[in-house]
Amino acid sequence: MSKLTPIVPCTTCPIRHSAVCAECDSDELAMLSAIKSYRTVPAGAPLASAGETLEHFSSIVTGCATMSRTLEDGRRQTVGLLLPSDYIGRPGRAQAAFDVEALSEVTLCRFERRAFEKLLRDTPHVASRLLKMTLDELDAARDWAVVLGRMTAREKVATFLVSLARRQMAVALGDPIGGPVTMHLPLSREAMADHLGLTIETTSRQMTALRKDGLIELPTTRDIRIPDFGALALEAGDDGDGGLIV
Amino acid sequence: MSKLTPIVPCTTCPIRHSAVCAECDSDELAMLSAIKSYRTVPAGAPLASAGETLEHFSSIVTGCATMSRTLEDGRRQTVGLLLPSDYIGRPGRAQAAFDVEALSEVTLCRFERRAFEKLLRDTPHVASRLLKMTLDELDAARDWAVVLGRMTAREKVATFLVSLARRQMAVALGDPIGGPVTMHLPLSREAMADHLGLTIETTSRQMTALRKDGLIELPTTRDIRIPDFGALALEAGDDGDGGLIV
DNA sequence: CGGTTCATTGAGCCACATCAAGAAGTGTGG
DNA sequence: CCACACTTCTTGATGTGGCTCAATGAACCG
Repeated sequence: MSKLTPIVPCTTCPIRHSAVCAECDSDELAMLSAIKSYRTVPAGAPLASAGETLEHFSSIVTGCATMSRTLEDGRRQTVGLLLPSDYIGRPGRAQAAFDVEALSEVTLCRFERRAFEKLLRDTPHVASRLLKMTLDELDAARDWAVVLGRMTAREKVATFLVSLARRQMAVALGDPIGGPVTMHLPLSREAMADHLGLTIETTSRQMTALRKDGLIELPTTRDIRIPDFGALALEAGDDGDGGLIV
Repeated sequence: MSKLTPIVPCTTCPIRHSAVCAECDSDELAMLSAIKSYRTVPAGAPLASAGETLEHFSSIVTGCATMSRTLEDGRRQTVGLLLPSDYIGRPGRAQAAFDVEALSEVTLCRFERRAFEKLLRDTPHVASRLLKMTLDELDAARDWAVVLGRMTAREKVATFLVSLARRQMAVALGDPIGGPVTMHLPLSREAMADHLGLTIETTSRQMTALRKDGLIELPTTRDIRIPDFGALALEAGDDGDGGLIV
């Protein structure tokens, strides 16, 4: 289900400057390296299950995962989309609060929970970085509540595409304002629907509607081109004055 | 709009064991006391405005507030209900991400932002407590996403009442399982609707429906009695196996 | 080339929103 | 203490956005 991956030096790690280790100096990186291990799992693999123990704190190095909860009757809501540098697990608690599932092949940089908790106490740069990331995640989760609670299906889909494009561009180094953007959709229509609090049919219909309105192009169902990023952002109700952050 | 409140010693503070100071020893409390100040604001007063500067980090000592965002066209979504020991503001950023408004008279224990950031660096017990509280808030925000995205109006209202009762009981010391509960509703129907992603009419109708079904009693519109807490929890889709946390 | 999975599209319905009117509670001034 | 205004809550009537059910289409794969 998962395979061990050779350990690479932190200096060449793609998330060196955005993960929990971002603020670390070389001495601290050495401490991290001493206890880290990598793990790679295929698309579809579970990375955590709500209520079950989770003995590692992991950062996503490459790939994409969802965090979700499923109610007893099968209704599912995704509560977070995890991209490189996002973390899974929490210090001080061995029990996972949500299901986490790999959407693509995912490579994790992992620390055994106890060892990571010790690290938090010993290396202030890790603790402060984790606090900052958690505060950012909290803001993002609250922003998403506005989407789920108050937006129409069309706004939800447009907001999702815009925020996904922003995050992908943050990793790469594109110009975030205006012009055309091309990207791969890491989520199926069903995963998008679960994230947006919609059904798969409504999600599909809104994608079609946005396409017919010329706001997006769909060379394949999993690839999207946004000819005018600003126009789509407007559709998302994002007037650029700092409404949403996600 | 706000009035200065006499400073009381931390040892008699009602949130001494649940706020950011919870883990502090007496020496650390002395450091906090040296820079804290109190402020009391009347119901309805704004405690923060999205996009504007917020030069204090504050804990709610008594009272109740909402954190919300309003879209340009007037749609509003509450993203957090703040009760005693919850905090307002964030270290490392002077700009508020959301509006915060007092629902009742609120007394705050405040720290000037820069001084609090220094405190975070110098007193590990404050930093670790803040991290733990933020992780808890993040879990709660994600739990709430499930409510907003996937629950029916009836389930939303029941879930809200159950979680409010749980939080109030946590402050007091009631038995959380089973039996009857009586509490004051700190929110108007409109504030409830904004929190639940519903209209005020639907919220009112669901309250009436729960009353007619014998699940709640409403001696006044702002006071509620839950004759059988377990029955209402069931209505909320909470089977007690650790679904929701909020 | 059939089987399987995923996405799209259509038809009809229903939960919740919207629009509108009362009712109940709250405060103010005479 | 009452009269009046005002706000909040409740209830009713109607509309509609998104859900449900159902079928078809497209991509992938052995």
